[in-house]
Amino acid sequence: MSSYAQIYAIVRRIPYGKVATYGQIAELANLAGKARLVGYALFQVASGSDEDIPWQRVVNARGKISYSALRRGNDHLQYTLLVQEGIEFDADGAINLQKFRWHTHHQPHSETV
DNA sequence: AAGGTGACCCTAT
DNA sequence: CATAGGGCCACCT
Repeated sequence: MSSYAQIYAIVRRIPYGKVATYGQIAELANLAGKARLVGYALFQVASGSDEDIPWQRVVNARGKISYSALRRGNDHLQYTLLVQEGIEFDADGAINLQKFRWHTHHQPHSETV
């Protein structure tokens, strides 16, 4: 099974109204420390896919959407979709991860929650 | 084959 | 808060 398939499988588990970080997805997919791969995998999904993957629910470790010209507007679409799910952004455009982060039962590292 | 790039992340300044 | 540097690895010249 490719790493990407594993990544997609994890992302599909993120529940409506919750978000996860790239690093978190990487850990759950047995790719700890390789968060860039998650971003790369999701880039391919958003840019032409029929797969049913809630890619919008993945943000960076600071709780922000990763904007990039390469995304051609998908980054702004991500913001819109998240707001529609009831996720709130503060004045700096950041999500309160303590409140909206997706928690799983088998995370290797416990974090200050 | 080798170097640059990027939906990342962490620590230090 | 912003910037910089190091680490990560698949993809594209």
